[in-house]
Amino acid sequence: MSEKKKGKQKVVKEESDEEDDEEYRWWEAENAKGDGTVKWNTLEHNGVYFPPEYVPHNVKMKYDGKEVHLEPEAEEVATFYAAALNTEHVENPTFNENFFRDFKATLDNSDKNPPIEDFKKCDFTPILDHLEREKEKRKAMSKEEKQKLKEEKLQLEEKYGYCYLDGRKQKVGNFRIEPPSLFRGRGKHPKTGSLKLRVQPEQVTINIGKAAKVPEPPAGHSWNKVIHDNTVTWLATWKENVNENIKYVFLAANSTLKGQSDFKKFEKARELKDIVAKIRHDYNKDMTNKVTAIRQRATAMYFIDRLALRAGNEKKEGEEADTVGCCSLRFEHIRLEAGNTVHFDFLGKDSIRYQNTVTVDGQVFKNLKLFQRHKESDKDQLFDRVNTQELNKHLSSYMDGLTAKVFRTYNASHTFQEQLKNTPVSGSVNEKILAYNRANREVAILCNHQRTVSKTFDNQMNRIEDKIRALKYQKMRLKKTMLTLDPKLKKKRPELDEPESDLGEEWCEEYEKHLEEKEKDRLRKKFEKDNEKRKSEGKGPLSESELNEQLEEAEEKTKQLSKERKTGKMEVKKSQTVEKVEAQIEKVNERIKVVNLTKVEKEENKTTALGTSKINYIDPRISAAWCYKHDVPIDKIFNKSLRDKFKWAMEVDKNWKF
DNA sequence: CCTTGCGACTCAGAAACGTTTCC
DNA sequence: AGGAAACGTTTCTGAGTCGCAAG
Repeated sequence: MSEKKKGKQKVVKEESDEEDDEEYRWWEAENAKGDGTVKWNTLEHNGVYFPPEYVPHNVKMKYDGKEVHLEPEAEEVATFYAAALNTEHVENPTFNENFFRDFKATLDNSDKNPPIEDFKKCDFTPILDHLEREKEKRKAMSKEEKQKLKEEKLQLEEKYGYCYLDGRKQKVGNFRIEPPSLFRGRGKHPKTGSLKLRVQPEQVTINIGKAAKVPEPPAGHSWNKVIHDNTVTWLATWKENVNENIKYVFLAANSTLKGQSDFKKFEKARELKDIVAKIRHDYNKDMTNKVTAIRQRATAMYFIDRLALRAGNEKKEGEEADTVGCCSLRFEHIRLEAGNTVHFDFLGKDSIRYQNTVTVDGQVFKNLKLFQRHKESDKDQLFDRVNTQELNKHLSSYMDGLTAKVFRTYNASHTFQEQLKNTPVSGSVNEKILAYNRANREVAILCNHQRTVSKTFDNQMNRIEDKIRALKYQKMRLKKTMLTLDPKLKKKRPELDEPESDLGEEWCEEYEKHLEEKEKDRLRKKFEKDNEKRKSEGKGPLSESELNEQLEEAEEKTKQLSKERKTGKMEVKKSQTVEKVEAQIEKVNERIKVVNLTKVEKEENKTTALGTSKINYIDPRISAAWCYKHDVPIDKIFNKSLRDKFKWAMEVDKNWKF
């Protein structure tokens, strides 16, 4: 529990904004995976940042129609609730009950106010109005004011955002102590709406190198403890009051420490690759074991391996949302159907619904039926003789450090690498990226990474479709132009005479009208602007009739478009030739293709979140090798922070295999 | 020995924020 | 040209996993 070595420690240096000194290439060092216990030898940092004290606004809420005065402590809590008024939380009785219980506890009973006892009589809208006005004010701030705020933020990051670990500068992840708020659990969390209290320095433990200068707690305060434990990676910790969970300040994702454990994680998954066949063979054999516990374990392992389910630890009933993983599945979560079909329907991590219909091996199906025979209630555990500790203990007999979650990593990366084989070798960069994202999506679906559909999804989709139709409209006109230029083509190239799909008469008319309106708008604006200019030059305004003439022209143009569309006889400019128009069509075709690709991707991404698998499950070396092999710039698939996080993975050969 | 709770870490989606694109 | 919508990135913090020690 102490530092092995007392390295010389530098005083935390002034930031030199210049290029950082030599990048430390830990992955080239002797002991790239680290030895597992000692995480650092020296550690310097500036502690944590506490949110500013509450500043009362003195806007009064109403109780039973009358304004009430609240002491700052209560006002703050009322304000948290007011800020939630436009969210669905306030529709949730649990949220309201928990809030109201904690809110009442902050009220000063000696007050001259009437006692606040009935939640229904509370009216927080005056505070919400105030919050909205404040928001407006912030939006309307001058450039200078905004700049000032930005600089203050930067200064904070400068001070707390970095530490020195073994003398090397590293980014700190969450140096801000979490501000007080109303706890918002995911799903049906029994404690949602409870007051998460302000964290005091007296609750915070600092972990720092022995030789380093201990950061000052805020004036008038002291730290809970200062320790020097180099077997852990955190810089500070405290206990949160709602669930009594421990919170930590860790380093950022691009730090060497996190990079090393990422590397280790993927190497572990690659190790599994070599023995997965044996493990599969074994659990298939165990499917028919006489001992129920072993049969159950084999069946559970089948799910973990084939469906990438999470282990499924036990949860505290009544204190957390009711969610499950593999080992905690209950009979109510599966439905068996003839043909070895299993329907899964349960809430997983973050209360994300897992719905899947799978055709399983015959013996798996038989086992499930067998387990079912002994059930007394749907609420009973499917695998009542299996738990995660035991399952993981079994797994670790195959390989040091093998646990259920390694299967998720292994299967994700393996699936990804397999899916990438569908990359079109001679396709454009865009098409290759589409294939990459498709592979990514397969992994996200496997891991059930979901996101809520954006409110404007349908809107966005319609706009893309209109964009495609507009292009098709252009193409339709170009094709007609070709035929007008050379009527003989009608026979030679019958496709030129075919109507564009998805382009109804009605839509065309509307579109032509839309073009007309746009043009008219443009003309009116130009007219106004010209007049202003003339005025400033001391000239008289242009006559209205001039504008009206132009507007009429626009109307004429619409009629012309409509006529041309119906007769197929186009007015052709002298300079146009069949070849030129042909080239134009080609260009439009290209654009249609591109827009169609974005449409397809958007649709496929509607409820699937690609980020989590990209960040946590897919070995970045697969992506890097793919980029090199297919000549795709790496920044097309990894943004700045991902490139930074995955520095260690960027130097693989194009033939590297997971 | 098994069970339970704690501690430390990874993984998770939403919200906030900043930038680009579109009209 | 300028404001809104869309899009991409970052931040936030809750929710898991899993090892370990204590009972």
